[in-house]
Amino acid sequence: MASLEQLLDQRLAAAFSAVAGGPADPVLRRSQHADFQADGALTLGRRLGRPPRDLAAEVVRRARLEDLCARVEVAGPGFINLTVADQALGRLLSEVVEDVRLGVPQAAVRETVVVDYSAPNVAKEMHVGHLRSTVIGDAAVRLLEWLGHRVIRANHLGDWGTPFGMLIEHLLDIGEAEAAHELSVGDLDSFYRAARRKFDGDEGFRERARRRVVELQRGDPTTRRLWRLLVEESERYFLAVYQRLGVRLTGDDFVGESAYHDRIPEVLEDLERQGLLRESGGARCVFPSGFTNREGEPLPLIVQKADGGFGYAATDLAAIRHRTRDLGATRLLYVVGLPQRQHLEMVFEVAREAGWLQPPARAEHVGFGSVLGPDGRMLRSRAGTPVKLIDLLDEAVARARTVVAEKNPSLEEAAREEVARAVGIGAVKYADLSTDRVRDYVFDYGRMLSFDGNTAPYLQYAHARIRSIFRRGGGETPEVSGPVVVSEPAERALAIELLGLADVVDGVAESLEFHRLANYLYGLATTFTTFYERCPVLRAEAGTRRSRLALCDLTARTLALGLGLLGIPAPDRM
RNA sequence: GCCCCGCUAGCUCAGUGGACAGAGCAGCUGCCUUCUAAGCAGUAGGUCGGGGGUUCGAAUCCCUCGCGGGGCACCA
Repeated sequence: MASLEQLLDQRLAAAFSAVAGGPADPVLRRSQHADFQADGALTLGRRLGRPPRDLAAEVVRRARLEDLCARVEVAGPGFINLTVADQALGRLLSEVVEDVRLGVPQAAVRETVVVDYSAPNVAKEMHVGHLRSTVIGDAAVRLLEWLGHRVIRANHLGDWGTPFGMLIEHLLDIGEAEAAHELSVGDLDSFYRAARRKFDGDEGFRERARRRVVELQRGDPTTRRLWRLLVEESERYFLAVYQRLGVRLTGDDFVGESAYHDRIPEVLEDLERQGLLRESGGARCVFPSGFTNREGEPLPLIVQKADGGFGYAATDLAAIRHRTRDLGATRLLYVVGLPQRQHLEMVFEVAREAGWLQPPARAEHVGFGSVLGPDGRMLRSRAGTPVKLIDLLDEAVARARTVVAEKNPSLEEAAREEVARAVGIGAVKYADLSTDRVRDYVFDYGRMLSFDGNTAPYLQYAHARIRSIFRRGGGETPEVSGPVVVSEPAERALAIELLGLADVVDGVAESLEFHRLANYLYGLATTFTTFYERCPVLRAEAGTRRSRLALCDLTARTLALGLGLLGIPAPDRM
């Protein structure tokens, strides 16, 4: 099913091409002066050396838009203003209302997509940095899955490397039972800090830790067992956080750095065979083209360190190779903070040079900025330590609970708790997803939990309010099927907004700019309230009532779907 | 020194070459015997960081400067 905008674009493109004597973009977009406007004649004017107004007029004469538009006019220097016919809006909406996918088609090309996200470190607390990666990655997973792609969730757990020597030795010092307890109840930071403190201050401990790392990499059974204990207890804790957060990640999605360890030799062999490896300062490196260091010299990606160990570059390369060759992925998403931009670009470049990342396969850094406190600096607790993610979520839910109890005292206990969770967690996620992800954003409970403005509670309430229309009258289920008829300006505005979902979803699947979906939902909600303010629904005469109920129903379903794609629940009651 | 990101209303943010730059909050003015007030309508508020340039047209593209943040070989 083609969207309204696609239909207009196709028809106009045909006319533009005929006039231009070759392909020409109509440059169609929404307009303040009509429903849509096409600006293609202005750029075409220069190309053809003809007055844009004449071109626009000719396009209008040739374009076959009778079934879609009530008015097509040339304005100003050559804008083509399009007013969509009420009948066309009604016809398209009637189809969308009947469609479980709300007019959004499945992806034409079904890809295998690996989404690399969340990636906490074993025996370390999850903080706000993980919040962004987890929330954005979860939205990517939900959206791409819904479009029909095969999505592989990859939680690149930090479960390997030199810190594990000190962590295991510390575990032995305090005893397995105590360690398991600390880790499983989420006291990860104090565990890690205690280990770190001993490592920094005790030469004997430091030596034990070093030896332990060697044992771990050698595969010593006892060491491996202790390591598994650390990993499993940490995973248990992370899963509890994910459950609280309401994301799709499961225990099966942990693919830690250790999982790629055995594949690193192949990576080295492959690079060696292709002549990409060079020894530099004792380390084995690849020098991807286009990267220089402070002195303007080629910048290496260190695959094997001078001491023989492997760093994250080796792991990342092994992961790419595995994902494209073994998993058959054609799209690799890395939901990782912006500071790692250069590292990832280098890894991608090496993978391309090594032939592991060839079109149509490509890798994308889905980067994001920092979470800031009210002071405009990186969010920290009063003590100056990073804020624990779980504390952040608990606080949001607690505040939501207060607000919900205040606004709707009639809600029974269990329902209130459920709503508080949906609102609190939803607010945190929406605050993260509703601004351009490359920018930093200020974490502010008051603003994100406000029922005014572009927030989750506003959208959730808009949804619940519509649902309440259908509940009114003692469980009566109003008839929503039948033809949709639009005529009032507010009805038309809502109709056009509703028909825009497919194009927005399409764009976001490509750009992974979820704030565009968020802004769309907010615009839809405000357009709806205007409609509901001006157009009686339940009081309207039977035919109009049925049609308007269909608009209400479709709006609610669109809000619920859109929020759902962002990982945010939309309760029926609030 | 090189590279990346950001700078838009008092605050928080939209706006990926087109018509007078848009929301929300805060401010001001209205609107609850009529499905919705956790709402709606209106009003006020801008050197789009500065300066050049490209273009019929620039918040948007290019150059340059400023401010803030980040990265730049064995941590991830």
